[in-house]
Amino acid sequence: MSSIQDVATLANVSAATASRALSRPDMVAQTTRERVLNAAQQLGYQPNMLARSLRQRETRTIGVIVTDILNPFHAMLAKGVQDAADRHGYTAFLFNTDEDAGKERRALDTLRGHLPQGLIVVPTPHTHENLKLVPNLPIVELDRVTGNTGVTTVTVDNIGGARAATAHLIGLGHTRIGMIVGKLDITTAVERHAGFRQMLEESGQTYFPELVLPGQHREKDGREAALRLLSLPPAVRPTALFVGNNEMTVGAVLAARELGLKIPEELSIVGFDDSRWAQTMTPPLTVVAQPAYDLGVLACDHLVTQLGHMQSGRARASPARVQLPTELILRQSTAPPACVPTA
Amino acid sequence: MSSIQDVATLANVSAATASRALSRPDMVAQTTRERVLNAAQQLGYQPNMLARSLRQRETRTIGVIVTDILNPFHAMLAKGVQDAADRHGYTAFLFNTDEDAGKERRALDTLRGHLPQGLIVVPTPHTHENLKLVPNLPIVELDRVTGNTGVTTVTVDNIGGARAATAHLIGLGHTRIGMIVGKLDITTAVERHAGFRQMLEESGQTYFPELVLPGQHREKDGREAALRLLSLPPAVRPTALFVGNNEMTVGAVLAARELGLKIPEELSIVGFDDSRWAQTMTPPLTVVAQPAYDLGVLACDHLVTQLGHMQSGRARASPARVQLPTELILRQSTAPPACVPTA
DNA sequence: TTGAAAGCGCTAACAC
DNA sequence: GTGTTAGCGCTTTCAA
Repeated sequence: MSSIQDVATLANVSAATASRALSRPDMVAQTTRERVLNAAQQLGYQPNMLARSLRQRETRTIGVIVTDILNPFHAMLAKGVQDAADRHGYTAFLFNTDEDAGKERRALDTLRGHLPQGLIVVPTPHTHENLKLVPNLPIVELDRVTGNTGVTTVTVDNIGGARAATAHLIGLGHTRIGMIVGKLDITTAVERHAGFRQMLEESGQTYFPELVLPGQHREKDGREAALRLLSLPPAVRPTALFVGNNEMTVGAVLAARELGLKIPEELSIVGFDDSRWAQTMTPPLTVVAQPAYDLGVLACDHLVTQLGHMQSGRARASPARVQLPTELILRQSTAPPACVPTA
Repeated sequence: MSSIQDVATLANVSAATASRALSRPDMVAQTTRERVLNAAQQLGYQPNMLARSLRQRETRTIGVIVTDILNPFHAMLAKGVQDAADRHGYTAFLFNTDEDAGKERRALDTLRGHLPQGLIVVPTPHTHENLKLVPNLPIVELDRVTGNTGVTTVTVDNIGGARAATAHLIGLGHTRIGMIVGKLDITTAVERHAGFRQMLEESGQTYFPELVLPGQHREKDGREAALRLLSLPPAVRPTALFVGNNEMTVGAVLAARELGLKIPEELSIVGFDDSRWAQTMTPPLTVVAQPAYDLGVLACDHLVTQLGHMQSGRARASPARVQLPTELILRQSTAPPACVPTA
């Protein structure tokens, strides 16, 4: 690995001049610049970021913490962030926590040692506490929200999405609609539940608490919850299910299959978050789709903007609250209930 | 951010001693050590990796380059690598290239600036060339292979997997078996194709070149290829399809649906690489499953071992050729052909 | 067992 | 326009 000193020597200039020629071309004479550039090229010179960052006290690096990289939604978030970071000349360090407080803490510590200039995080219930490990770090919360004030958040309109899904089911004539909701310590779950309930009540429908079951976001939780709901006596069994995330939706569909319930004839299902899986299963699922890639991009754009403000010494911009709309995609997993109850 | 100097001052020792107390506890008096540890804790001291790496000329960092983080197979590889790296005390930098030579080059340049000690890469056809950007970097090739000698490779037994899939179809009585293969500039595609052909010929079956169509690994390529194969006149149309990767398998299934072909009654399909999607679609797909997570872990383990050898000055270990078995998972997308041709 | 000093590669301040 | 010098935070000689 050749250093800038090597380049300088080869170009017959001092290291300082070589440095300038490479990073501030206009501070250097035309001919000198050319000689340095040549030398650099010839040696395949690549600046040592460790040294540069150490000196400049800025790494042009951001951290990204996601809770489940195997979930296509999160993979898409991460990709959006990384693409955007790249465009802005930043490098993104990606960490995965599996929703685990300890892993998150370790990720933050590792990150801290590398002096990222900002952090984009999909928060868990522990994040609020864990973030004390990285004081003064500009943060953008992505997809979910901790309640931290002074932090930019980039989320989706979960309430609106849930309302749309619920309205759709109501419009089809369902009166006993169940919901499988995530753990209520996560804001997306809370909001989706709220939207569901709101829409039921605004439409003059009854909200049946016993038809709302929480899960831990995993497929098996979705399956178990669905199994319980769908095993209720026919008179009270829900004829439609709104499921709060993509993983649990898989489980709910599997449960319906196990019980031999035909979708959508005997059971309508709406999932939250679209996926390849939702599109290609039989029948294709009606879902509330989220612009995952754009969420990632926006989170990064906002973070970078904020970093720019800080650097140029301007007052810290007030934290943004970005919210993107969802889209209800009608496919074939929803239909009017088999036997419409007498009105 | 407090520095080691702050810790030292607080503990009434020199920076050197503080450093030793933290990284070489046994070189320091018991009581001194305790004072330093206390001070560090009190200040929430976290060593600055940039400075440390610069000084030690070793970053305890590895690069990971994957071609499509949105592909669950690659996400799983990445996760395996990251988990293993973490266990070994290394930090993994993940990059995504979308199979694009330019992105790969940029990723390598960025990586180089951060001085990783090794690289795990899922190679593309350009990788061989691009790797010249990082001379002397220990490399492990993952999933695919460039033909670089002197490089450790961690792959799956693609030939064996393809043979098993083909044997299964032959065993069911299929005599016109088509294959949708990836671009033949990628070793996995070449090997899967070879296994397919081998098994046909060993079984005394005819290998029909016109039933083998290449694709670019994407869903739409799979769909188009399948559309062409399945639109052949009934007499020559394949009754079974072996598809070379997971994305293209999705496309093939969609094509069959578009043409109204029932799976498995009118068309058997075997995919390469399992996925959630393959498990939950109707019918669930018979696939050649790959131990993606383990591949990632092994790649990292081997890389780290190699790094250890280098550091301890031992002769560089000869490059390993790790190959993991695949597993044919029988589900419901394969069945005997509708009308068995007279033998 | 500890401290002083040097230096990893780079760039910014300050000469000239 | 260019060179000299200093120093980012850390670890590692080398002395004491």
